[in-house]
Amino acid sequence: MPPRKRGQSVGLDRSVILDAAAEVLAENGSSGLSMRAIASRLGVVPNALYNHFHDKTELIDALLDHTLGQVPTPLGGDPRTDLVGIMIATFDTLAAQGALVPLYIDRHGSRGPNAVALGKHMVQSFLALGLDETTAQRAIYVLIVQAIGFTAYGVSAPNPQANRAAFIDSLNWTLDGAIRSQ
Amino acid sequence: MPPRKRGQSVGLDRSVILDAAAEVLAENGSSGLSMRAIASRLGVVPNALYNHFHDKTELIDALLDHTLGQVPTPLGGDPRTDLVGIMIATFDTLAAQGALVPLYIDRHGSRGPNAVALGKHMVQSFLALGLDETTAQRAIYVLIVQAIGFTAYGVSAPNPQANRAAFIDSLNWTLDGAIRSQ
DNA sequence: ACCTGAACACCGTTCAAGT
DNA sequence: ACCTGAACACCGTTCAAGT
Repeated sequence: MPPRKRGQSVGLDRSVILDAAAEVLAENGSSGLSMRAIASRLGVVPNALYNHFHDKTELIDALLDHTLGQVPTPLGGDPRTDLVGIMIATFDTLAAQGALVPLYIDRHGSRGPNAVALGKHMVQSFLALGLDETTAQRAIYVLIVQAIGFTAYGVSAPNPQANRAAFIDSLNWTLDGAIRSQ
Repeated sequence: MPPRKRGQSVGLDRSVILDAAAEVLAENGSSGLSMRAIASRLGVVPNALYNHFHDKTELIDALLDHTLGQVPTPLGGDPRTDLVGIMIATFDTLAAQGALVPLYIDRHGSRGPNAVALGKHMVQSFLALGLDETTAQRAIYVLIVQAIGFTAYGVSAPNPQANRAAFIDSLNWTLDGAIRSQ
């Protein structure tokens, strides 16, 4: 295909760029996720991306939150079952993105709207379980760090199955502890 | 100072390089920790480092294990107190290295001798607590991922104190859960 | 507003010397 | 064995155009 002329619009937007980034990440891993590789996959010059993201960190943050948007939130069953369901779904969704989480951690990621929404859902479940607000916030923080920690560590884990099983143990122990602490 | 002549020995070794790396990391953060910056601090050309480390990943792994070597291991008090002490000391030691852990995670770090030694100490404590070997291994894995997860997350946490407190909650809940599961 | 061209200031790593 | 010189193939990001 012939190179575009200057100024010719190409229909780039955040969503298209994020999809391309996910593909590059899946194919080439975190070290291969460069702005240049994403641009190249879109048939575009690297600096074109900067019209849609301020820098690479913002792109990675957006990609993580975009991923979090795919986590299904169970609606209103038993609160504890809901919490377990949300956390396992979060783990599996992040784990499917491979090296994204380590990259996110290294780039000082901030939480996006989907992360916030997930957090709100969890507060409700904890309140229904009888926790006060501050204890609920603490428990949620612990659960989030664990989910991120296990997915990040799982990328290089020799046995992904064992890593997932360890996460589920950790999850249940945390729920028991948080509930018992009230 | 005048530049060295070719072949002139300069007394570089792994330990000296690791110290320089820690300084660069402390001053410039993870994005500033380049092979070139480490070499520059040592007054040496970048490729000189490759006589002592195969690549940057190996250097980072060595730096993490070197850091782990500074964790004091309490000798033979109450097993649970020992475990809590080891984990908190590990957290504090890693947290003092700032952005090292996120970098370690992103680079697919492998465990070094000091990590292994710490693990062995923990197995003894768990066995003394009445756990069988496989449950002990699982619990240790969970504790390690948590320590790494909280330190990595803590680098960018808005409130480091709260992050540390959350880690200690997580630690106690995990110990309760692991012991109770037997 | 959104893209290209061109450049700047970096990277990690390799390889052929030199001593 | 351990270092330098020089190079290769990359990076993220900026800035001045063009439309």
